[in-house]
Amino acid sequence: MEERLDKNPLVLLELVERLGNLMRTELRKSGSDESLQPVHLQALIYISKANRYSNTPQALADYLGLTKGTVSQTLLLLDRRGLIERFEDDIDRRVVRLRLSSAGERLLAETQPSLAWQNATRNISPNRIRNATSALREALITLQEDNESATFGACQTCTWCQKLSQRIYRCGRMGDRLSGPETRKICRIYQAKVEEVA
Amino acid sequence: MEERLDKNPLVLLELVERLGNLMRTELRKSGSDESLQPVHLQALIYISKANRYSNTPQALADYLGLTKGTVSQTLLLLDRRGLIERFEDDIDRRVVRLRLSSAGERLLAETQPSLAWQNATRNISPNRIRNATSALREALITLQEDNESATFGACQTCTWCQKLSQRIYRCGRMGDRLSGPETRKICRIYQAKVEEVA
DNA sequence: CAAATTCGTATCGTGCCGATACTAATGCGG
DNA sequence: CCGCATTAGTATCGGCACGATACGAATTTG
Repeated sequence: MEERLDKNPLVLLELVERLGNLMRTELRKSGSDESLQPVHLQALIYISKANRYSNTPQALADYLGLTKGTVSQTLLLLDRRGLIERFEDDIDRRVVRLRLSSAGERLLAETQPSLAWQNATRNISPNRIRNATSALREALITLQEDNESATFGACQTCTWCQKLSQRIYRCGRMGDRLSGPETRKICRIYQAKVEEVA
Repeated sequence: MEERLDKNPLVLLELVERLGNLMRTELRKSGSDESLQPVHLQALIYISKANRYSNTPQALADYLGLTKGTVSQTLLLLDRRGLIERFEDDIDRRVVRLRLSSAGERLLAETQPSLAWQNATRNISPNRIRNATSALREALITLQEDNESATFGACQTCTWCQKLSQRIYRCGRMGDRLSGPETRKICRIYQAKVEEVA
């Protein structure tokens, strides 16, 4: 007796891959004016969204799935172009902290490929978007776990996140107090909450 | 008064991008044994799924968002490795047709990254997957249109597709009769049906 | 049958990327 | 307080993806 395989997940995978290709193409176009490769823009985007635990070369390497040596070269180029700043960590002096320079922020604001996406999703109801989001999030989390790769995510759905007051949060893992905006950034020590699904 | 932007689409975008990165990382790992780059595996996967109108270098270039020159080199490498076969079209002798060699099929079967995906989506109900699929498809279609890029898709949701009988279909654009399995392949002249959404 | 168009290839330069080897800082066990 | 292992990052080199450009060949147009 043959095991019947559900084909629907594969259709979804195909869509994700195709969208990934398109976004990459989009990045290539956006960057060609400044002769930046997709990976450069991805790095800039990541740096703009990484929280205090995640704005390092190693975290970026994990995020992109590249080696730290490769990422080091990418960052060198971005630094030479004046798009990012690199500075030592005060406590652990091996660590390099990354942030966008004002030129980098300007560049990112001009070339944001998310505009095309905003436009492409304009006719999809918020409800369908939420559903798709939760399904993809689940796939992502499982994929990261199976992969033993670092898990990235924002505090909203992280186990460690505690709400102290209206505006103040706290990361139970690192012990720091976090502001509201900070809880919406990407974190490398993200741990997904087990969520109840209807 | 400030225009309030819905942030949910951006969250979805972030997920798609992250999943794209992960799949790319997965491809990089899969290919490293054979010292194949992600783009090589992507090409093989595409060729394995392209229908009779779409198994050409130009179509692959459109799909990947690369120039035909670049893709030509990629195909040269794959040919030298014995993973694909290239042969002239009978009618238009400028056109090159592509297909996997048996070695290519074997390689693809061994390194299929879709297994990880199958696994990652095992706990998501078919219904949620269908919903996510339809939402992403809509985003993809709009994105492709806005982009003026070629549109890729399978016959199931294509305007041109006609069902002649239980097992025989027909492409109204090209006029050919298509078998059931053929209607599940990727086509470059795909035209999305306008679908009724609840 | 020219001229324009389309599909594909050839070639060259830039620089991504991994592999390897290295330095420097931290942590660990005596 | 001193080796030893570990971790964060950099330097260097080779292979080759990728775009730009130029080209050849087949098709189409008139």
